[in-house]
Amino acid sequence: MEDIAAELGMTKSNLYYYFNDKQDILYQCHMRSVDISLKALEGALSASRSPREKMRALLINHIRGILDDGFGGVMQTDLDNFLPEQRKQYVKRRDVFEHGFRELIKDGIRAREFKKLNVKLTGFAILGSINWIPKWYRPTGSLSSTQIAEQMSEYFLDGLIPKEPNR
Amino acid sequence: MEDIAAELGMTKSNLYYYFNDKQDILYQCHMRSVDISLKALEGALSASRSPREKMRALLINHIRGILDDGFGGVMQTDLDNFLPEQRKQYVKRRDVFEHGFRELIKDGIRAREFKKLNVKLTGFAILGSINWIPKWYRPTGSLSSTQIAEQMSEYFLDGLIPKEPNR
DNA sequence: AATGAATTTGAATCAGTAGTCAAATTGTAT
DNA sequence: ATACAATTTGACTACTGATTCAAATTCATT
Repeated sequence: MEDIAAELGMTKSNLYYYFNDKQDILYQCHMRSVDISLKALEGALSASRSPREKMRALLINHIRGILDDGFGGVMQTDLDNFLPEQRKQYVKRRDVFEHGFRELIKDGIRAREFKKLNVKLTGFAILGSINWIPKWYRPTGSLSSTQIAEQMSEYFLDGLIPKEPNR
Repeated sequence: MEDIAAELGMTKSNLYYYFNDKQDILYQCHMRSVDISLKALEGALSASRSPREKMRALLINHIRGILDDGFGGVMQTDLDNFLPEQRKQYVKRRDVFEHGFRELIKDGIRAREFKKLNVKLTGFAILGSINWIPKWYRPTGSLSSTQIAEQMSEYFLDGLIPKEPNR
């Protein structure tokens, strides 16, 4: 708590004017983080294009959101100490995102743009890889966040595309 | 420490007969974890086949090791509180694994089995996805660890293969 | 059975750190 | 300038949880 306060240029006790307790801070961070992801999802879906293009937009938005907004690292922490009500609220939003992500994969499969694969497992694979990025990303690295987002998205997409373009 | 001791059926203070301190336990877990990954690497490389087959074997070994040996979750924790000497020892072994993984990607590119992609970034993408698995994996799920390993490996591999098989 | 080494334990210590609160300060409207 | 609300602070409390250690117990060897 002292470290957080110092980072904000305030004193430790002053934090309790804005947050109920330590867990509350973490909860707010998680909500902020998932909201950023939901924005990425909505933006990608509203752009009315093919599932493939929507997926590309979603991946790039999502990765850039995690890299640039600074809330990505919070996903490393777990929800074990959340109050039941907090966990419910958070899981609800996260499920909206994950469900939207999977639906997009299904859309692509239906449109024959993606091959028939295990939707849930593929979702875990892609999203897990993205969640891990804050572990190794350094803003001082040679690639910009946009370059990372584009190149990783391309790799994830290529794994979705059937071998023969149109069967 | 009390929880760990209880899990082992011993008392808290007895742990200090086997470990220097709490960090030491985490360090030993990390070393065990990375050793399992190194075994997966060695096993895959010694089987003398094409880079593509080696990669498939490595991915499946690696994923199964993480799922079945129970040390996968330790990768979620960070190394911040390691002693300098501990961090050096651990990072050394982890780098051997990551370097071997990247070399295998390079081999595949040289052999025209993989397309030309950013080796470092692709390595992060695949390994990050695998590191994240313990976050969602439940042994009681519908897929066995072997099925998960096979299906995820297939997805990762497909993203490496060029569009036209032989150019 | 006796001896010494290996292992285990309970009780005590000790530091760190989350959280509280009354008082002080700052901001705002009249 | 005054009064009231919003914000900030320092000192204090309370508790958790890692670590120590001397004593007790178990184990192996002769």
